[in-house]
Amino acid sequence: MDGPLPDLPTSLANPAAPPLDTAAREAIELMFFAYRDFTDVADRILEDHDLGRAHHRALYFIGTNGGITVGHLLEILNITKQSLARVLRRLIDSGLVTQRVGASDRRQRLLLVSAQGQTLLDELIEAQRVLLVRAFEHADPASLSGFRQVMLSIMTEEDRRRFEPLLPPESTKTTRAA
Amino acid sequence: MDGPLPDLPTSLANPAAPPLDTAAREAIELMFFAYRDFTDVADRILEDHDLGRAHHRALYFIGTNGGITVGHLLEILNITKQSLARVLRRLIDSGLVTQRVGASDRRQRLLLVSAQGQTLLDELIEAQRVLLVRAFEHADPASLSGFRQVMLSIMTEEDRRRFEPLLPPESTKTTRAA
DNA sequence: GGATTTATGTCAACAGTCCTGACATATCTT
DNA sequence: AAGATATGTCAGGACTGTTGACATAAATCC
Repeated sequence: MDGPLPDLPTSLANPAAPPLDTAAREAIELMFFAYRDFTDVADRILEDHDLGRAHHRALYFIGTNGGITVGHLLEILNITKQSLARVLRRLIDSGLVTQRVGASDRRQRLLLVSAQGQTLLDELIEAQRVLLVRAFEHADPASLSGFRQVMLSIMTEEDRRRFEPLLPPESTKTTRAA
Repeated sequence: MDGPLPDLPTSLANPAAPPLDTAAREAIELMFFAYRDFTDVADRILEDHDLGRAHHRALYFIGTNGGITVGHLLEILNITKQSLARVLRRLIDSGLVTQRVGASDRRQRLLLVSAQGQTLLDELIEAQRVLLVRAFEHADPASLSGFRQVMLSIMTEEDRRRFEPLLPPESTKTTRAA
């Protein structure tokens, strides 16, 4: 449209930086500051309950996947079961999360948030939701779709699939988490 | 244009969720997974050098702000000097970062990355740059600007200002970091 | 039905990162 | 000379993640 574009560099550091490259370098910092300020609004609430980010993440995914198994939660969080155990113990002992034996498989311990846990989770989600809605309002309406597309593209294929329940289940190797 | 839109909820939980609200809830997860996979590509490189994310962040901002003072770096990272000291000690002891006494103010210890540090930093930036360039290529060209706008809007005003060197210096209270 | 695998839990130890509080030193400012 | 500022350091505590080693109960395989 407006002159020959240089081939996009795929890997080597190229002194002649094309637009995408410059944008990518800026995006490194966008990711850092935006994520920090995004997590900050939740961290302030968590402080009042003496909980950390790990508790937030576990509570969040239990709340949005009621009856999730420990194994599936481990897959989502991608941490060791020992790490999760510590976090889960606190959530259960403080009455925010409860466990129920699996119906079809009695080895499973299905996780559920209690009414108390749901109240805290609602508060956490609300804080981040407000921040994001404001961000979407401040940007062009079309920005939202651009933001979504880029964020999805940054993820691994595996994580991206979590957002596209319509795609056929993977045919190559992994068995999709139920 | 196509019917009366409900007033946008500004804060209270509203059972009738408008599009922006739904998008915001999805965005909470987009932030989690995209940031995790984004940091992952750097983490893998850092492992080879037995360094952590904190070292990465310090090295990054020293590299992109050559001669930065310890105080200014603390402002950017928003951690305590004791936390930074531990990280900086490792970077200096391993020869990745050097210090120089300030010219105008001899109390200052200006920070600089060594040739060796620059090599590692280049490697780290390159890994994330490639990931981001690919993400931008996979999305519509217009997505890039949408992504940028939303990320900037998510940040606090203070952090956003770091990306807009053209704005007049704040007139209210804080003195901008040199 | 007995052997094996799977889902979950737990003990112990170590590392990284962040925090608070208390001081110490050198240097700049008033 | 006195006070403020930039930096460094010691000590101790909290959270979160890792490895490695076991233990139990329930499902599955042959």
